[in-house]
Amino acid sequence: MSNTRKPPTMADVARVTGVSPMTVSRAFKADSLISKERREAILRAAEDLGYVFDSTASNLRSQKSGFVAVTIPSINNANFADTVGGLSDTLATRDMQILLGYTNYNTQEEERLIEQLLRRKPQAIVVTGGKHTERGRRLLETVNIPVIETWDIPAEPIDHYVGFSNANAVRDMVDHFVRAGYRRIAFIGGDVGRDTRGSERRIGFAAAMQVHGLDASRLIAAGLPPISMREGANAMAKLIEIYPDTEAIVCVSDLAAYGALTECRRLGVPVPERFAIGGFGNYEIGEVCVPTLTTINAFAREIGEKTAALILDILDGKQGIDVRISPELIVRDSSR
Amino acid sequence: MSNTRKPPTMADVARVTGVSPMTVSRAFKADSLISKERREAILRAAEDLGYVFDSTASNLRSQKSGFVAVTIPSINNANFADTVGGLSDTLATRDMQILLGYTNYNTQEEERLIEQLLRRKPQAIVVTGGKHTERGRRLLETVNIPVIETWDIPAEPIDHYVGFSNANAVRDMVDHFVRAGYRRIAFIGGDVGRDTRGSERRIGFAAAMQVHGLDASRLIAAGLPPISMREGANAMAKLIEIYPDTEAIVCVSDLAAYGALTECRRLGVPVPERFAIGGFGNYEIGEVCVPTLTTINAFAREIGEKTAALILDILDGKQGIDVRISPELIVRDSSR
DNA sequence: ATGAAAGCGCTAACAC
DNA sequence: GTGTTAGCGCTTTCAT
Repeated sequence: MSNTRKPPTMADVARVTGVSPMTVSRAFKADSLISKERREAILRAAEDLGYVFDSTASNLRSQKSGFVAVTIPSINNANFADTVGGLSDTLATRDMQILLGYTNYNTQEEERLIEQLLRRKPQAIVVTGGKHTERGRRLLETVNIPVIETWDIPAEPIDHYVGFSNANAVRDMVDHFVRAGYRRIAFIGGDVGRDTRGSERRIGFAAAMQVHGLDASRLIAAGLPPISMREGANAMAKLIEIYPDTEAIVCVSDLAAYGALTECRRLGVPVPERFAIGGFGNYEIGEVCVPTLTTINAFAREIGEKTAALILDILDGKQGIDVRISPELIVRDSSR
Repeated sequence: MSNTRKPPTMADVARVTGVSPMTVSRAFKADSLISKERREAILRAAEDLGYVFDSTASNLRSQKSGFVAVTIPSINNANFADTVGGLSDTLATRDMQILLGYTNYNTQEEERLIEQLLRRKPQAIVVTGGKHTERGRRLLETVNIPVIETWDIPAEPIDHYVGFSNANAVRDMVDHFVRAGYRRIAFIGGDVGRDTRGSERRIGFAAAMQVHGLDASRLIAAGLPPISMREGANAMAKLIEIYPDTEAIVCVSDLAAYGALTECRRLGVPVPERFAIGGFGNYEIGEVCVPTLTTINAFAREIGEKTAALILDILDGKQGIDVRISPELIVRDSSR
């Protein structure tokens, strides 16, 4: 480990192999013109010497970092993890790496992060959602790399976006509930103002209820986003106390919905007979729990894949076309 | 976005401010000797110009990347996410960033990843588990930065480790089951050979059963790791068919355990009355589901925090002391 | 507290 | 297919 000798450079490999450093450089680049035998000899010598290619120097010289910067609200969320997975796997096909940062659902933190990430000279930057601090937005507007906002369709996109309307997605669920005969419908979500996607879902709920001429005032604030299962359970308890005549509940995520479900189970309240419940995000829990959860699939992984494809197109000089995802309502046992 | 003008450098900021580039460099470094007014003027001019500090150049010259490389089996796992969160937050106190890679529970992929990550010249590298390909191990042995293996206590550590014995942790759960009066105990885990932590848990199960003079052959292979909730449910169905007289089940993770629980619920089989169930990892689901899940807390976040602290100590020239985590058995309703 | 010179390790651009 | 030269944007080092 604590070998203190200076690590070998391309010049060392060149010396050992009897070629110029430039030829060593070519040996390490996939599609460069160099004879097969020479490349093999060089790579063998490099391995023997314990040479490790230095991306830092390469990046500085070529002005290409191979990084795509990505900010997500939380690392501990299966939806965002899927998006990052899709991004990561797709970008890997072109040897690009993700530089990840967590905003903790906080635009101040996002601003700090954007600044930090841009210093690494990423070739594109992906942010979650369309809400930023003023300075954060300015940083993104000024930087001359592709900027992609995801998980949302911003009113005024900075550059590109790959997302969907959170409000419309929730409207689909409200419509489903109304079609199924429910009228007194409540919404369990986070405190207003922090999680923009959550806020939009609440707004979508209210708008859809109004269209149906229904009362949209049954709102339970479950705490600061992200809402945990536990907070979903607590919110359900509160709801039963405040609005006992509720028939159906739209939750800001499957995690909150599952929490609500467990609270019903504990109280011996049958779902969907007494309360129908719907979630958001198509988490694994929703298709395994009893009863299975009605939810909305936002195609988290596809968001990542399509964002990566968009980035690669732009870097290839093609025109980048923004993507509108169409979330899909999945009706399961918790609402029928 | 596609502003094509060349981005400003320190030299540009220097010119505008009427100082040398070196002074601009000092202005961007926190604890350097420079007059307050000058620094402020420089930073203001930089912001006006839209200057973004170039870490790449800085890293090349100073031979410090500010990166810590981290490989985890999967991004979509709350335990590893917690570890990364602990690492990330602790390293952020010293302005270091994580460079993350996913091995997909595959040592070949880990080898590829290690090579890729080392090219970025991280100042330390953290890997999950103590099993690597021969070349992967050699790469880690040869590199002259701190190497930390986590989530395990390797038989022959490469350098440092922050982990625990997976086998001993499962032994504690078996002991608990035996104390509670269960004798016919089964194990639900992944197919052998891929997930080393999972394999060690199975080994720990077998060893503990033998100590108690009990039959350790009730083993259900639930599929390739990581075992999903769905696979846990399927494994439970298989178990009921093959070993109907089983009294208690140790599962390789809480996710598998929760799946088993839902299968019991669907079949109308009461837990813990008919089957006691235990999981691993102290996932959120385990404290919210009904009945709550007996599990083992491996202190995922602490693993990350202590790994980061160890790295910072070593980089500070202090002696790095390996950490043995003591997992904690949490007895809940699923086994009493 | 500030500046000048040199160079980190690689590759773009050009020559042959 | 290979080599030479120069320089990417910083910071180390030394001088003042």
